Order: sequence, then C-alpha cells, then structure tokens
Amino acid sequence: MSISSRFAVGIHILTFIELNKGKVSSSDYIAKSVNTNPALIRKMMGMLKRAGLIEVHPGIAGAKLAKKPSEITLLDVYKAVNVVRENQLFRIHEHPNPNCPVGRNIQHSIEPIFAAAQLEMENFLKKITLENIVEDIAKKEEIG
Amino acid sequence: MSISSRFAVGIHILTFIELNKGKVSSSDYIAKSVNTNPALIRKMMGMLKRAGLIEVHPGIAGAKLAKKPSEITLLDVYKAVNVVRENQLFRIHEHPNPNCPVGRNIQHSIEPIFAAAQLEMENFLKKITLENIVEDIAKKEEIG
DNA sequence: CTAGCATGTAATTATTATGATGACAAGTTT
DNA sequence: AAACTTGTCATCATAATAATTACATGCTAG
Repeated sequence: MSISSRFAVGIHILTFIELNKGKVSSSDYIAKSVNTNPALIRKMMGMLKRAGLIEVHPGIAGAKLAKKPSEITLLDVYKAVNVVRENQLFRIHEHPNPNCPVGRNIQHSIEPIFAAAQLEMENFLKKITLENIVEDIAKKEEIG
Repeated sequence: MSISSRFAVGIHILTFIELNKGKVSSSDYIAKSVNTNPALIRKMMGMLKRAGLIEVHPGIAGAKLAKKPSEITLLDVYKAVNVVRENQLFRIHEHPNPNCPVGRNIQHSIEPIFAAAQLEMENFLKKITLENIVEDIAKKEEIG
C-alpha cells in the first residue's frame, strides 16, 4: 500500500543530527522532534549505524554522521531502514496456473517491468542528498 | 512494504481476457488461471470496469476489453486497482514537533521529493501497455 | 566506585491492509 | 423454472506498522 514512514523518519533523524552538530543528539531529543518513542529512534539509529551512515556507541549519549551530508543519498537512507525489499516494491501473485498460457508466463513477463519501474524511482532517490534537505530547511528557517 | 499483488493480478486478468478473445472469460476461468478465488476476481473486475478498462455485465458470463490493448497502460491498471494512494507511495510521519526547526520543516521539505520519486516510477508504467505484455507472452509461447 | 544517564534489544499491543473464502441477492439464458 | 452468471457483503487468518514497556549493558561524573 504505502512505504513505511521509517524512511521519512530516517531522513528526519539524520537531518536532526546534522542541524544540531554542536549539541548532543540523544535518542530522547530526536524522539521529541519526531514526536515518537525513544526506543523506536534507537532501533532506527541501529539500522542507520549498520548501514554506515551514523556513529553511535552504547552508553555514550548522542550520534554523529559517519559521512558528509553531501555523501549520503536518500537511497542510502531508504535502503538502511529497510522499507522495501530488494526488487520487491511490487508484489507478484504466487502460483498462477502453469497449465494456462497466461498463468505460466505472466510472472516472467511482469518481473522485469516491475524491477525497471522500481529502479526509476530508486535512481531518483539516489540523486537527492541529505545536504539538499539540510539546505532546504536552513533556507526555510531564514525566511520564516 | 510492498505494493499489493492486486496490480499484478489486474494485469493478469486483462491479459487473460485478451488472449482468450474467442472464448468466454468468466470469473471462474480467470480465477483458475490466477489461482485464487472467483469472488476476488469479480471484485477486481469491478475495479477494472469502473476504470473503463473492461466491459462486464451482471448475469452475462465473461468480460471483454473496453479499449485496445495498445491503449491500456500499466499505469491505468495500477490506478484502477487502487494499490497506491494518490501522492502517497511514501508515508510521512505525522505531527513532528513544531517547536523544532527540523520538526516544523521536514514534511514540506520531503513531500515534493517523495512526490517526484513516485512520479518517476509512474511515468515509467505509463510507457508500458497491455499490448507489450500480450506480445511478450505470445512470443514466449511460440518458443516454448 | 557507584549513581545516573545512555544505548541496544526483546516482548507486547492496537491498528490496519491483505488476500481467501462463503453466502446470497439479482440478472440472464435456455 | 433451473442453472448459470455477476455484484457485493461479511468474516477470518495473516502480516506489517508504530507505539510502548522493560531491562541488560555500557559509560561517566562526582
């Protein structure tokens, strides 16, 4: 139906860390900004950490980016938080009837199309970096 | 997570109807090809009908395409079966903290990006027609 | 060295979408 | 009238999401 808000939250977390570089970005502070539970943020920080996007350490408050914002694409975040299975944005019905010409071929006909459509979307996400988001928000704050 | 297989099933249904033009495509026959329940097929035929893609009539067995296969795009099917809400492929977390610079801006910063990414994918689907699928399967059947 | 915060992670829960299914009203054909 | 069909409703098991509680483990300041 819809791709989990983990993706949006992941972007939020990274943006928060970057825009609060001087201060300590603990799961508690981030949770307040996102307006959700600290445990959820910690779980997500774990994913971002495993993907090599941030540095966090048990017992030590706060997190920092492991790369420059310009080197973190939205695709990186998207993959880190695991919102869409590899090549599985579109689900295909299983076990169509092999005795039917349509049933025995439809999967193989559709699969490459679905994969290509997914790739179009993911390639777009690859072009946007965390820096773009951070700058956009900085600009909005100046004006506002 | 993943886009409902209704999309793939919708394509299956239309392909089945086209490749069985001479015969009667009742919900029972189609259900056997898809390997699912006839009631589900009828429900989906209702969606395809409302989208103007097929013609079905109560009491009369079978369905036929309302347009030429070359005039039915995968985007038409995708929209007909309602797998993704308009502009909502990506969900955004609600109620981020308005007292935080990130919280009060993140939604507006992310929305257009998500919309654009979704559009990339949908524009790709618009380029593929039912005719492409039908021909691909016909070709596979010749070889096989 | 210990009290007090952190992170890491497991378990639970309410909510929601999916997909399968059964039942049946209403329409059509023979 | 009998035997089909489509259209639609209600139900159900399953799976993912997002929120939450709880607690083990790690660090650090006093």
